[in-house]
Order: sequence, then structure tokens, then C-alpha cells
Amino acid sequence: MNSEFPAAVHLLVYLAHSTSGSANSEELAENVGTHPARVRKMMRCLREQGWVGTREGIGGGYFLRAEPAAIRLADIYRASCCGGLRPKKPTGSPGSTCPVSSGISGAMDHYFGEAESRYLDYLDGVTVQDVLHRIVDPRPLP
Amino acid sequence: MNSEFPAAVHLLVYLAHSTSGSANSEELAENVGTHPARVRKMMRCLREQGWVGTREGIGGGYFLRAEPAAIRLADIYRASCCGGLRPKKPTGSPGSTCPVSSGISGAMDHYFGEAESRYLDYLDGVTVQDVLHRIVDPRPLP
DNA sequence: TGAACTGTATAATTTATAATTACAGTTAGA
DNA sequence: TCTAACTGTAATTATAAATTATACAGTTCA
Repeated sequence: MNSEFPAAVHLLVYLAHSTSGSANSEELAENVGTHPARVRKMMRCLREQGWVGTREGIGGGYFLRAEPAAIRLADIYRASCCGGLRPKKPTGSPGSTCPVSSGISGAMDHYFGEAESRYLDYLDGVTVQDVLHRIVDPRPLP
Repeated sequence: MNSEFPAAVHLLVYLAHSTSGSANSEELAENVGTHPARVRKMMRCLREQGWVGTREGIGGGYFLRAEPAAIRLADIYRASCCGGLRPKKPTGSPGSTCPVSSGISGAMDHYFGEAESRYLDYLDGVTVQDVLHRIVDPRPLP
């Protein structure tokens, strides 16, 4: 898995924690530990989901549009890196006469899909607010 | 995720399906679609788990040592690429004065760990035999 | 002894990921 | 209306990870 998903969560948690409620790409990039251009690119995705708003121009930046308790990690995952839990390169070859070589990738797709959906079932129960609370007020949480 | 895990499953399923019960690294590599040296390397791991045996020298190769129905995909996953479901590079920085930046990676580790364990719970219910049956006799199966 | 294998290390190549650069478009305020 | 401070986006470069390839010592059997 690449780090799009955790970085997206980080951005949303940061905005949820921010007292001013907004931040520009430079501030966010420094907090996450990445480059402002990458933040802006990721923000496109979060904006399309309706989770953040953008203000361009001087004094501009990003701000939350949704309630932290309404943003589920499973949805962030789906928006940022869906399918990332399975390997890109399948084994075997579809045209082989050997049933194992030709059929294994379809079978594995099935198992990866099922397993990934259990992974997402769990993340469906965790919100941006939960993550924030785990950080600023470490008590047992989802 | 890299393709160690699906390749390992492929190797075991192939041996389980093979009528002779054994195959050398060249035959396995061709079936999986990779290099014989990589097969030999992966076999080390499968041998250490007691799932396959090796015969060196002329006429040698690999053969199953365990029942296909007793080899669980979750165990293959653990042996071949445990932890591969989380990104390698954490976001934020531990020393930061910002609680989000310093705390997010610990929080995400927790959620990734929980989610991965759901993923494995599912794979725990699938065996090499199940995979083989799904390929050679496609009926509803785990 | 020699041919057919495995075991293992290391180098080379390819691919994926992230960082960087660049610049057009937007906005607020002097 | 001009300018500085931003975002949006694409293209390029750099870095890291995964995979393939090469090499050769050790094993086994005929």
C-alpha cells in the first residue's frame, strides 16, 4: 500500500484539530512531512468527496466541510487507494492449458476481494473524530 | 503488497494439484510466471513452515509435506509478507510539538493492526484445498 | 565422474512512489 | 488595477522497492 490513505487521514485529522479551522498547503505539508504540491493533489480527492472546501488566492487554504464524526476511514480508503490491498501483478497466465496457472488469478481475486471487504468493515466503524480523540485524549476507542 | 503471498499460494496449489506430487523450480517458475531462482528462494520459507520438502540433486525438486486442507492462507500470509497491508512510510514526525503530527503514526498503527487482523481472520478460514477446489471444481466455496 | 538439480548471494533491471519544478488561474487588499 | 499569496495541474526528476537475471558452490544419482 502507498501512503495516500494515511496521509489523507492525517490531513483531515489536522483540519479537525486546528483551532482556526483552516490551513494552507505549506502548513499541511510540513505537518504531514511531504511536499505542498502533493497536498494540493490529495486535496482534490478530498474536495470531490465533499469533505473539505478550498479558498484560492491570498489568505486561502483548506477547511473542513463535513463533521469529523461523519467521515469514515473506510470511505477515505475507498477514495484514496481502493484495491491497494492486493498485489498489482497476478501470478500464472490466463491462456495456459494448466487449470492452476490459468485459474489462480481469478480465484485469488475473489479471496482478496473478500478479505479486503473485512478490512473495510472494520474501518467503516472508525471516524476522523475517533482518530483525533485517540491522539489528544488517549482512552480506549474504536 | 508485493506478490510473495499470492505466488506462495500458487506454488502450494500447484503441488497439491500435481499428479506426480512433485516439481522442480523450472516447472514451477514457468507455471507461476517468474524466475526459477525466485521460486527456490520462496521455497525456503515454505520449507521452514514444514509445508514442503526438498530433494536436491538429479531428479530433485519440491513436494508437499502437509495436507492441502491443513494449510491456511492466513498462515501463508504471515510467513510470506506479514505487515504488508500497511504503508511503509508513516506520516508526521514523532518529535513534533503538534500532537497530530507526533501522534498520528501511533494511532494509525493501531487501526492498521486491527484492520489487518480482520483481513487475516477471513484468510484463516481458507485453505490451499479450498483454492484448488475453486479452480478445478468451481462451486460456492469459502 | 558428470549431468541435473537446489541453496544462496549479489548485481542489474524494471516499476512504483514521492519530490520537485513550473506556470497558469484566483483572490484580497494596497 | 497591480501585486503578493495562494490553489490547480501537469510534467519532470529522484528515490525506493520489487523483480529478474546471473553466478557458482553444494548435493545427488546413475
